[in-house]
Amino acid sequence: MASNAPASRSDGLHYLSLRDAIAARITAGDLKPGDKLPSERRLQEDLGVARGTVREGLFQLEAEGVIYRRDRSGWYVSPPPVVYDPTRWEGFMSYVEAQGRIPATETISANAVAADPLLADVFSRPPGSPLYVIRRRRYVDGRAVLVERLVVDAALAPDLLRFSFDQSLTSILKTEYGITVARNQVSMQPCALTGFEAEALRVKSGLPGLALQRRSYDAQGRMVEYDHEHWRHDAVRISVDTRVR
Amino acid sequence: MASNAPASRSDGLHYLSLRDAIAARITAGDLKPGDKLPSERRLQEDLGVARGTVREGLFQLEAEGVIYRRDRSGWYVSPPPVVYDPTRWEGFMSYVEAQGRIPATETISANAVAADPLLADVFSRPPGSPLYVIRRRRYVDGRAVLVERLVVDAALAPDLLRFSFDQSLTSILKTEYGITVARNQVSMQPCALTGFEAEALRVKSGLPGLALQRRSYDAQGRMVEYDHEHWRHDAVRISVDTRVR
DNA sequence: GAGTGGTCTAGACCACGGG
DNA sequence: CCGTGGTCTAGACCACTCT
Repeated sequence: MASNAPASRSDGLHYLSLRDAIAARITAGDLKPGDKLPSERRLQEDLGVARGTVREGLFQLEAEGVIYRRDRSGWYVSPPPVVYDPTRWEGFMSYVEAQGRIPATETISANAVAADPLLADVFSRPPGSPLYVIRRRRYVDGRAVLVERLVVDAALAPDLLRFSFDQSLTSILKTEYGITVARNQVSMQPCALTGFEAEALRVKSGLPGLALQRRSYDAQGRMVEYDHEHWRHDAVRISVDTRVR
Repeated sequence: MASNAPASRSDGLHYLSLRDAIAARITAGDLKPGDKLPSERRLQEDLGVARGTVREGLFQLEAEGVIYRRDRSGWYVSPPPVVYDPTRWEGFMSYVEAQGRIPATETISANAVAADPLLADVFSRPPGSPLYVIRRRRYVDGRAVLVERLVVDAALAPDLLRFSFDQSLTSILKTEYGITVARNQVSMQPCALTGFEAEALRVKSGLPGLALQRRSYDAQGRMVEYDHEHWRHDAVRISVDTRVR
């Protein structure tokens, strides 16, 4: 029994022992962000437990954001999260860069659409009003961390689609249209990444994530951007600093 | 076969079929918040799959916040989350009540301590300064949804421990000490509930959660409260409304 | 004491990634 | 192609809850 009891405790729970053992190797610096873990079958042999038990321990670490998987490639140590302040309007590109990380953006699609009743209500426009819908995938250090769907009022930013959205939309709106944001309404909720989002982020459906919705208004109270973001749960930390109302 | 079709049928993946079947029963209103699901062995028989496969499907729904488990009792349909605006300083009790839910608070411990170097730094006091540390568990409709550790500067709220913390600390600080909060610094991150938090919330270690840290300052910029909260991930939705700086 | 979920075993085949 | 994780089976015993 418990032949070479690894590290932390007389748990008796094998999957938690595995969890602790790997967590210890990471905090000790033996395994660094980006490093690949031994394969499940390798760990199974080393520890003398069933593969299901190994996976149970790995799932724990995944839920903690300590490791992540690349489908059918292996398990890797997670890099640290980026800090995101949704009350600021500096875009993704600048705050990721400011944290010493390498941001990248990829446009999945960009279309002109007519407002459906829901979007019409959000934008306080009649149904059928012209809007732009942009879908993007964004990366930190080469890892896809979020997918977003942006909606912009075509009346405020006519002919927006002639620009490339692989850079900052923030600066396009500012320099090309003179639009700045005065107010943000942000809400967020832990979620599971499924369907389109899971596929776009190349994660297994059901992985925990963070769903974030942002409405940005200019000084006149006009809706500028309506944004839905789905983040990998291990890639972001939210920070907000505010005056109390 | 790209699979963002939510159709429960042709998946081939048994655990996703189970997921879809139960999700459908919930959205149809066949199963309502608080209802208990059939036992795992019952589902196993009904669907003719192995128990591990049943559990896989249940874990998906759990990650989505759709269902939750009570240890060794069964699986239940999750109630809707409460909305939390960390920029407001109305306490837990009032905003939960305002949403038509029943809040409750239970004090786990309340102690006077001397500031360790870390807390001394946070409070800008010399190490050893007197502080109060309060641990509480909070409920919505009878379900434990968060545990918190509050730290208050004893110099601002002398003799605080004579009060009961099973009600609102907010109102104690306001009515008894004339303290109001002018600024909040909040940060939050998806996490796994483990150890003390998992035990206090009576969830299995490793369940996803939301870790939230709040620093509250009064108009003079003095630290009033330093708070760490650990929420069940399915119990809360964060909403923030701010002017852009 | 009966029923529930929690843990674990020892296999198996499949689908996809990457050399 | 081989190695990887992804899915699945069919059992087992334990720890706890509930009544």
